[in-house]
Amino acid sequence: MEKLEDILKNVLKGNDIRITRQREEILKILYEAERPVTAKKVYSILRKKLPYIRLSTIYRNLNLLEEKDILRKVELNMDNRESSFEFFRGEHHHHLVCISCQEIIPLECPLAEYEKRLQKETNYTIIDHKIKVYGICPECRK
Amino acid sequence: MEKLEDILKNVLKGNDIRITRQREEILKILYEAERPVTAKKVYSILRKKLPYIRLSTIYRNLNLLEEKDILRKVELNMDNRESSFEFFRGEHHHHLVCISCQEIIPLECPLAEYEKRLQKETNYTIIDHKIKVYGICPECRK
DNA sequence: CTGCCTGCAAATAGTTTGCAAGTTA
DNA sequence: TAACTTGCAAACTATTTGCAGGCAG
Repeated sequence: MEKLEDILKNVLKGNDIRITRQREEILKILYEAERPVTAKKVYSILRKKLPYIRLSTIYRNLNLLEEKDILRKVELNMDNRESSFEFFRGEHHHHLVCISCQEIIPLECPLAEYEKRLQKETNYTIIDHKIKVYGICPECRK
Repeated sequence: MEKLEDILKNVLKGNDIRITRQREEILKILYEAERPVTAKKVYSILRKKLPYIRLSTIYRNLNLLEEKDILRKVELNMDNRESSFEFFRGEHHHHLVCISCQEIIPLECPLAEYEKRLQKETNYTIIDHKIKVYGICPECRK
């Protein structure tokens, strides 16, 4: 019956990352969101608790956590300016994004077989792929 | 037996776009590339012919041509900062990018069926999707 | 107490915008 | 000649970086 705070502390410790208040809070926001979140969004949430925090701190930590494979970076906007980050729970997946309200639905990957075929056909060593699907959610369609 | 210049002029006229030297040259570069090209790349090529051209002119025209569905905008870098544009020849397709030399191979879309299924499962109205596959080309693997 | 981390300010990269002068139809 | 386009400079947005003081281990 561990507290979330302790679980996340252990995630940090287990990756040789020093524990700071900022890191704990950033990671917690990502963990609880269960969806990709932008740096700016993290900033706006966190500023209420830690008024002196800066965007640079957010970015430094999001990048650090991504390097350690604790987070994944994804680009979801149609006009790819802003990145989002999501807590990485170990499974390769993709996203369906509502272009009206930005709601995000995770999708299982439909390309496992395709990748193998592609590797044969092109003779490339396939490393990774990304899929983004855009649509309008039932709520916004009304 | 039409000249390329005339073909491209007609593309512009047909879309109610005024013909300027800059537009003709930009479109020609995109047409002849047969692969996505960045604004910066267009700029560096075109500066040799039109030394006074500015990046802003390139961007304005790439965006205009995209709005008219003459070009498609795609984001191919793993770290999505820079956009590329490609001449749109009418077929929906995707890209396999070599993460070492940036060579690009167009891919047929493998998701036609999947999209329909997804629409039923999620009740979203599916609008579009993007796939990028990353790999290492045979040449770079050596 | 040593090195990593943060706040802060400034830089960077890609892209966009306002404006006056030049060009197209 | 009216409307649109361009060169030019400056602005803008997301993100990164250098530095000095502060905090974690």
